[in-house]
Parts: sequence; structure tokens; C-alpha cells
Amino acid sequence: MGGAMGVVAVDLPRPTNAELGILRVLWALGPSTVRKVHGYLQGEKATVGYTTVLKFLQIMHGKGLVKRDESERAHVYSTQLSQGATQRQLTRFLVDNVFDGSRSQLVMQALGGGGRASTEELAEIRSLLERLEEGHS
Amino acid sequence: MGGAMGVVAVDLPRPTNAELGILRVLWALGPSTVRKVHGYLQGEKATVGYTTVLKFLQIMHGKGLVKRDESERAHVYSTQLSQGATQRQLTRFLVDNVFDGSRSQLVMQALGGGGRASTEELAEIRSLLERLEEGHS
DNA sequence: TCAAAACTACGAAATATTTCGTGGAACATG
DNA sequence: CATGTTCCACGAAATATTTCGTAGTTTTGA
Repeated sequence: MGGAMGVVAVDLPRPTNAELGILRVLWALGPSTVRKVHGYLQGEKATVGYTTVLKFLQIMHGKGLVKRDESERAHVYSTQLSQGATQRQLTRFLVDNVFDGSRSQLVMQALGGGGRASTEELAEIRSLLERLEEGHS
Repeated sequence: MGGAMGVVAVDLPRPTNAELGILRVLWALGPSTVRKVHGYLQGEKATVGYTTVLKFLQIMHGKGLVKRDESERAHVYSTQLSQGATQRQLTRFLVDNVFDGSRSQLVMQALGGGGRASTEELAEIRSLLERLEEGHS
């Protein structure tokens, strides 16, 4: 069987773990060849084969997660969605499915949760908060 | 092949989509029998078979995601991790893998992102922010 | 009492994910 | 030009996910 439905409502299919790993590199490097992506991954912790990265990029291209420029022999891949768009999508997913739809719960988790917020971050957040509050008088 | 490594660094294995769907119900209802969980799911959008829910709970029990009380014929399942703990875990995952490790980016996304924040939420957030700022003077 | 209903355990099928290895074409260069 | 290097396309294997159906065992209730 293995239907397409799903117990959790999901609008856009979330990128998988490995796909996120590739997207991260593409966001960091911008449009890149397979070799570039592979090289970047080497510098980190993961040990992944060249063809593994190639295959992922091909699959992701098939899924529409990345575009590619085939004008040169070494194809150049780039993300279809910006990092911001993906952040929006996944933040929404988290809010909807783990925080009972409460945005502020997520914010409070991110603000207070375990991690100590730096003074600069607090200032940054406050200024954003002020700005948001303005449109709410 | 299909190793356990992974291109993305993941400490705890994230619950899958369907698993999240079950956990949500368990968080909402508290300790429940399979039938309770199944019934709750019916009331929503999903159409899932009884044995599907049963199987999930069994698998999740095997993975240690849920505990179960077998003292009665109808086993009673409950989450191993609280909703809060899961929120913490997944928020961290999101921050680490999609927000370049920036907590405040996530907060700003959640605050400003597309969604209109209600006045009450803003007030709630502000008060939390104040409290956090106190410990930072 | 004895069939219908409720439960659990298993097995298994359809996909999806993750990872490479091979093979063949294109290219660089000694 | 011979040959090693670089690239892409495929195929395929090992798992993981998602969904049920069947079987066999209690319980319930007319």
C-alpha cells in the first residue's frame, strides 16, 4: 500500500534530512557544481561519495527542489526556493504540527528555551517587536 | 548500502511525519488506548485504519517514542517525551539546520513571517521578553 | 452459550530515503 | 594520439516509512 495521504497534514512535502544537507550547502555557496558541493561537504563532518551528491542533486532536480544550468559540461545547481522561503515553510510546519498552531509558543521556546539569549539578540528582537507593535496600535 | 550516517547532523532521530501525527493526539488526549487515538483521528481529516494506528503505536513503542501500560487488555499508550521536550528538540533542529544556528532569525521569522500576530500574542511575547531582559541587565 | 465485537501480534506490500558502483562520453595533456 | 581525469546517467541495494489485512485470543451481551 503506502499511500500518499499521511496522518499529518502537509501542504508542501518537507525536504528530507539529506536534502536539507544539500540545500544548506547551496544556500551557503550559491549556484554550484556537484564537485563544489561535494568539496564543501568534505570540509565538514560528513563523508559522502561524489556520486551520492550527484544523485541527490539529480533527484532533487526531478522533484523541483533545485534548478540546474546545463549549458556547461559540469551542470550548475541552485535552489529553487530561497532559504527564507524554506524557513517560512518549515517554521509554519513546526508551528502547525508541534506547537498547536501557536506562533508565540514557538517564539518563547526559541527565546527562553535552554539556550541563553545574548544581549545583542535581545536588542534585535525587541526592535523587531517594536516595529511589529507599531502596526498594531 | 543505506547507512546510518546522514548528510545532515542529527543528534536524536526526529519523529517522522506520521509519528508526529500520533504524538499530537497523545499530547492532546493524554494516555490513551489505540481506539481512543483512532477515534480522535477520525474526527479530523485523516482516514486511517485501526490497525494502522495500532501498528504505529507498536513501532513507536519499539523505538522508545511512547510507553505503554499493558495491565489492561487494551494497552494504554503515552508519550515518552513531553510535548515541551519535543518542541525543544525540533526547534533546535530547525535552528541548527535551516537558520544557520541563529535563534533570533527563527524568532523573527515566527514574529513577522507572513502571519499576522495578534495583540494578545504580542503582549505575551513582550512580557516574556521583559522577563528575559531582566536577567540580562 | 455462542456469535459478534474488540484487541493484539505479525507479516507483508507499496513507496521513499540514502548511498554507491559501473559504464560511457567528453576533455585535458604529455 | 593514448590515457588518465571529470562528469553525467543509471541501476540497484540496504533501510526506513506508511498502510493494511489476517489470525488468533479474549470479552460481551442477547
